[in-house]
Parts: sequence; structure tokens; C-alpha cells
Amino acid sequence: VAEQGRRRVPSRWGEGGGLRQEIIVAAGRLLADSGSEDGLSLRAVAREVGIAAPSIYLHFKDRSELVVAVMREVYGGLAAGLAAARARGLAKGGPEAGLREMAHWYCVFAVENPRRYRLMFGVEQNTVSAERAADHPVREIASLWREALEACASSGRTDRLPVARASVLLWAGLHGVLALSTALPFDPDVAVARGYADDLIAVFLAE
Amino acid sequence: VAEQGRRRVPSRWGEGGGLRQEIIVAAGRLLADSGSEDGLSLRAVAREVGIAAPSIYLHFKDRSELVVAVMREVYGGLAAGLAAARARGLAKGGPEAGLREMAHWYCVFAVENPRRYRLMFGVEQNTVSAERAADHPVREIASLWREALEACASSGRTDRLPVARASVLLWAGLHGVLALSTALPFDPDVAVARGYADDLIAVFLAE
DNA sequence: TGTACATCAGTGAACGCGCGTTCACTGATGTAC
DNA sequence: TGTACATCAGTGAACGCGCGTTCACTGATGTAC
Repeated sequence: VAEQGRRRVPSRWGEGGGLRQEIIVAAGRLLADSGSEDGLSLRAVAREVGIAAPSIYLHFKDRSELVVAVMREVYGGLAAGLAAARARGLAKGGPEAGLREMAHWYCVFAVENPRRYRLMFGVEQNTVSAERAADHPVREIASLWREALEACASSGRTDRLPVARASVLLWAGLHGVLALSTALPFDPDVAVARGYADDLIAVFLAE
Repeated sequence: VAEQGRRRVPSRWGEGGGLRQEIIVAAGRLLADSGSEDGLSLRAVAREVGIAAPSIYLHFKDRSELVVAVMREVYGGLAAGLAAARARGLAKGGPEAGLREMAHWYCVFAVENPRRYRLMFGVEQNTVSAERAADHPVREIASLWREALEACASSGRTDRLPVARASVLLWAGLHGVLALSTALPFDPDVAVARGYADDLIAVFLAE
């Protein structure tokens, strides 16, 4: 429909121009609002971008391919943010500060983007086929936690649990706090979440 | 539609008979399959029960009222199961066994009913209005965890955290492990989940 | 006991909606000669 | 330089679908007399 027949000026020949990226960005915005993969409709995306719905098919085979493309971007953004936060902490105060900074940034991200967060971790990944599970982007995030905790352990701290288990429990604990506080009618306060994050780190780094 | 015009024999006059309950049960089954409140369609419920879709309106004002009724049942079932599991443990081996039994049963419930579990804790409760949040059934479950942990603390164990914070972190940690393992392409193994549950209890009951 | 009638549970058909997707098209951008 | 034509990005109209909900109905169950 596109605003009363106002036709979009076509892109140059070189590979469809930026429309593909515009579609991904708009779809990401809509997905972050709905918080569920089913909540995304191609027609809504087209409305948001200002194009006709069938134009999406020039860049994506079908709905699910668009969803996969968006999810890849979203996970990538979270992983990059976590790595950057940890690097800041490392530079400022060593591995433990790196872990703490990373956990705090994780809390901020989840509280400020609750729907996007739920979309990433609160929903079955049904559009991802079984054979792609091996290189699912979430593995990268699991590795980030493990590295951050390993760095602490090898810098003098000793844990009562193997670091592999401890890193799973630390991430899961954070996720649990954030998921429960954003999904249920509690108060999704970032300061509260960060307090729990500090408690968790204290528990899992206990000498 | 109802199976080629085969008409359901009407209930006795005394308050609509069991159809209301049949509808709730069928809707619960469908919700537990879909794992999202949006996934429930009145027409699907009608098909499942074997009645015409408009018949649902004899017992529920609209779709959201049916959803609320189902959710109430579901939370009630979980709370009852948790309380029963804890009582079994208490009788067998005291408060710590009660807590452990309760945590194990929680893991089994979540792993065996992943969609139902996600429905309860992995999804925004958008159909519940703000003023009903105060007596949201989930508060009862939070209290169960707190009581179970308090009983351990007062029976000789001392925690490094206030029991209120510890009980939130224990529940959240369990929830995190279960939510991540059922939502992501990991292996949702009940033995693995119970192992993590034991680790968490050990950490939060550390002397 | 029988009969007229109110009452209630449940129904079929229809409404308007937004959706994913297909199809034949339009018109600008580039290329061949 | 000019002109015919292939190519590509984007479009409007239409399809069939399942949905929530409304409406006037059907027919059995109960009640009044």
C-alpha cells in the first residue's frame, strides 16, 4: 500500500541496496516489541519500512528466513556488548571486575529490553533446525561467561564447583532473576537485579 | 461443526454441567502444547472438546477469561505438587530433605512439561490486570520456597545471605537452569537438572 | 395425570479482520550495437 | 551520440486461511395449572 501509492525509488542494481538491511532493522524493532517469534508479521514489517508486503520476498525466501536473519543480528549484538563490558572491567580492575562489569551490563540489557531479552532466551527456538543447533549463537554467549569465570579462578580465586558447572549456574542464576522479574508482576528494577548479580558472583567466587 | 452435526446432549439445568470444566481441561491441554497465551484459539478448544465454538461463550465472557481460568488451575496444580513433595521429604528426612525433594519435583515438572512451564514463567502475564498482581498465584509459589529454606535455616544451618534473598536466588537459579535448558538447543535431561539443583542447594545452605 | 409454556444449553451460518503468499504488472537502470 | 532491449527493484490486486465474536435458531428440561 505504501502511503497512498507513493512508490519507493528503486535501488541501484548492485544487489538490492540497503532495503534488506532496512527490513531486518524494522523486523528487529517489531520483534523486540512483541517478544515472540509468532508476533512478527510480514505485513507489519512492510508497513514499518514503508514498502509493499511482497517486496520482502525480493530479499527473503519466506517469513522464517527473515526471523532467522533478525535473530542472528540480535544475538550478535548481545555478545558484542558483553565482550565490550568485560573488556572495560578488565582494564579497570582485573578479571573479577571484568566478570562483574559483564554481569551488570547483562542486567541492564535485560531490564531495558525485556521483550527482546525474552525473545532470545524465553522462547523455544523452533525456527532453528536441529543441525544448526551446533553453531547456535547462544553457545558463544555461554563461552563468554565461562571464560570470564575461568579468568577469575586462575587468577587466585578457587571455587567449590568445577568452573564449567559454576559458569552455567552463574549465568542461569542471572537469567532466572531477570526472567522472573520481567515476566512476573514484580518490579523490574535494574538496581535490584544488579544487587542479585553481585550476590551470585560473591557466592560463586567464594574462597 | 462438531463431527457432522452430531449434537451434544445438553446438560441438566443445574449450572451448565461439566462442560465448563471440560473446556478448561481441553484449553489447558492446548495451552500446554503451544506454550504461549496467544497460541490458544477458541475454535481449537471447541474442536478438542467436540462442541461448536460459540458454546464456549455460555461459560466464559471471552477468550481472555478462559485463559485466566486455565492459568489459575495450572498454578494451583504446581503449588499443590510442590507442597506435597516437600511434605514427603520432611516426613522422610527433615527440613533439608524437604527442600531437596521440593527442588527435585520442580525439576521433574519443568522438564516433563516444558511448554506448560514456559507458559507459567516464561511469558509476560499480559492478561492479568495490575490490581490483580497483588494476589497473583505466583506469590504463593515464592512463599513455598521461602518457607522451605527458612525451615532449614532455623534448624541449625546458617546462610551467608538473608533468607529472603537466598530463597529468591535459589528459585531463580533453578528457574534459570530449567528455562535455559528447555528453551535452547541443549539437552533437557532431568538428571542433569537435578544435579544442578543439588549444587544450588549446597551453595545456599553452606555453613 | 396431562398440557401449555418459560427456561436453559448448545448450534450453524455469517461478519469482518489480518495474515502469508502468488501473480502479472510497472518503470527505472543498465547494456549492445 | 542515439536507440532498442534485457534486467532488476518494487508494486497492487487477489487467493484462501483461521480467527474472535454475534445472531437468530433448535430442542430438551423443567414448571404452572
